[in-house]
Amino acid sequence: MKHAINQKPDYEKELRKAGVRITRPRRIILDILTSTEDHPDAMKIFHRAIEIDDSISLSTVYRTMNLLEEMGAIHRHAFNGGPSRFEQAHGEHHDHLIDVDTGDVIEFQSDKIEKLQEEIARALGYDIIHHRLELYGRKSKRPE
Amino acid sequence: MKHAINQKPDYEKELRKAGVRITRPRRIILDILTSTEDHPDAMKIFHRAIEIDDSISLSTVYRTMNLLEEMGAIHRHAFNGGPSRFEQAHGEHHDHLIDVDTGDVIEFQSDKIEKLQEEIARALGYDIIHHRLELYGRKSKRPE
DNA sequence: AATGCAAATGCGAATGATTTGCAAAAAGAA
DNA sequence: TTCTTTTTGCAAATCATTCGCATTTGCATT
Ligand SMILES: [Mn+2]
Ligand SMILES: [Mn+2]
Ligand SMILES: [Zn+2]
Ligand SMILES: [Zn+2]
Repeated sequence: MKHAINQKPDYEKELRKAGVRITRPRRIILDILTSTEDHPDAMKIFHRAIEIDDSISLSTVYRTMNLLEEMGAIHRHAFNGGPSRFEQAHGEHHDHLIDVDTGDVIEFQSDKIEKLQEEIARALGYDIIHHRLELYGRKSKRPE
Repeated sequence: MKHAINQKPDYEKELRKAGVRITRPRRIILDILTSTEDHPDAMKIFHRAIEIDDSISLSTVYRTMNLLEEMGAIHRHAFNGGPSRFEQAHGEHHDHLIDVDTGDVIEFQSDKIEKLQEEIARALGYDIIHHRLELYGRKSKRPE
């Protein structure tokens, strides 16, 4: 089990390839997404964006998140059933452990668990397209 | 890996124990929940309820789902980030495989994967309170 | 069975997150 | 620069869910 790492891909190229225009709002939103370690929701992205350009609208943030999600450039999460939260899709796949007390999100990756999921799906006659694994936990008292 | 089974618990007793009143809407909603195999959302529960008593309101469905969730009598899911869907909590714990083509929800249970989750959380210094594992897949062409 | 009171309900209005219609602005090809 | 198409900002709409409040109901007590 190892922690996930982040790398900075060339999103502008991806956008062009998808036949989509590179606009000022999109550039700003992509910068925010690539330069953060957390999992912000649309409102948080919006607030960070208007600090750079106060003419950006919340609608555009939502539209851009939908676009990037369809392109596969970002992932959408709904921890605790709250509003959608996003992160860039690049880097290795990982899952999340949410600290129920603090709200902290910890990323982890386990080949074992990924393989097990495949096995389970296959036993049921399915191929996995994607999956969602979220652990909700509390810091343990016991020694690690 | 085994499939989950359902049993019919005495909810009226649980309600009394929790100090809440047994009302007509609650009885009807509980009947719906205990007699279905699927994972209906509030609107679906509401429609099934008004067939039995057309004076039941959607608000009451929502309030009842919140009550039952707090009591631990039902579980709430948000497959695909859609509206909350519910199922009775009784029976063994299980996770879900969602057929991305048909929307079918298949239940499964794997001790291995549950154990692995515990291990992962423990390695990160956490105790799991609850978790969410959803596999999204498509029927495989390959022989099982 | 009738009474009293707190708890629950139905209704409609409010909320929060997200989407949409549309006219104006910007991107990019020519 | 001009032209065409996409994208944007804004406001209004939509969707799921919650809330306020007057009325009804459950149920413990006479
Ligand atoms: Mn992440
Ligand atoms: Mn289930
Ligand atoms: Zn995973
Ligand atoms: Zn599980």
